[in-house]
Amino acid sequence: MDQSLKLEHQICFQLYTASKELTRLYRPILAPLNLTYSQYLVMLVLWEEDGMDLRQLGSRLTLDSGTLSPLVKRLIQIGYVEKSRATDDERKIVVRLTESGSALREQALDVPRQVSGMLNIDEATYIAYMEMLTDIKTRLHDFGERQREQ
Amino acid sequence: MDQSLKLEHQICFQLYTASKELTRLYRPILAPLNLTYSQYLVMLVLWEEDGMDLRQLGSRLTLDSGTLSPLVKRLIQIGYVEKSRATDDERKIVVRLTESGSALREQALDVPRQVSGMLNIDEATYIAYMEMLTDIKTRLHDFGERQREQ
DNA sequence: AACAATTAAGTTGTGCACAATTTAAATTAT
DNA sequence: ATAATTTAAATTGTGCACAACTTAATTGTT
Repeated sequence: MDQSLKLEHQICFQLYTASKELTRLYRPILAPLNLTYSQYLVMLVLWEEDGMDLRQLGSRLTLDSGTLSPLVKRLIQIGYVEKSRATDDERKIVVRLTESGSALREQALDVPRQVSGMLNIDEATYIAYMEMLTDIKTRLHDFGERQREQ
Repeated sequence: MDQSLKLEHQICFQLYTASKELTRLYRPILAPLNLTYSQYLVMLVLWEEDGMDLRQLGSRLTLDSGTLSPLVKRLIQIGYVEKSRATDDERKIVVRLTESGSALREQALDVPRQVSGMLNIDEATYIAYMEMLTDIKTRLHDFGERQREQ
């Protein structure tokens, strides 16, 4: 019998479950910060570079306005960010950290260490895995390029 | 400045985007089969072993009844599966392929080949990546075990 | 046998994720 | 300059994903 459709042989399934289970690990760690996982990703971007517009945020996280608009609205309600129109281009919405959102970074500093501890992974393996994941994404993007060329 | 919160350094983010982008790749491939990605996963399980109950399906895919109940309902509407009560345990709902659902397997046989082609990945690399993902999941499960012991 | 605890599905509510559409602002072309 | 096109964000609708809860069947205990 053909084995190609076996669930466990699908790289997509392994990626999908690994991602889901790792995200599950984050939930209790992020709960004290009052953040969901996706909201945490947005905060990571803003802590790196405050005052991004939605489109920039989206291209960084591969999320469109349909996901980001309501997500940012929730971050505003919590009080971590605020919105304003860009002065040079009235279409753009600039998202900025509030004082509370900036301050949260201190608390978040411990998150990566906690996750590493839970994964119990050494530096070399971690780097190797990161490279593999980057490679998968590169292959996906390369395919996208090839498609676009035709 | 501390780099630990840099988005690209987070393995969770790389997993999350890799998974999302690979799923995106499946969408146009699965569209002719009239399946979403999650529905495809359920079909993969049923093609392997028909007549599973919801709990078994869920433990195989790491999904709970809150996700599976409505998902299976949609598969019934499409006409690929049907539900019935287990005779030995009236709590259990057994999900079985219809003729149309069984027949769909023939069409699906080409899906993995198409995806591999798009990823443009050789056998050895593919296996190495699968092992990495399995290892990540093992580490996550190991942590779960350690937690439960306390 | 009768009651308590557990288990299987289903339901409700929240929050992504994304396609498709809408609205308004900015660019470009004529 | 004005019309056509493009772009940014928001909105609408569908389908996961999961926590919390409900209902009904089964199992365990006394």
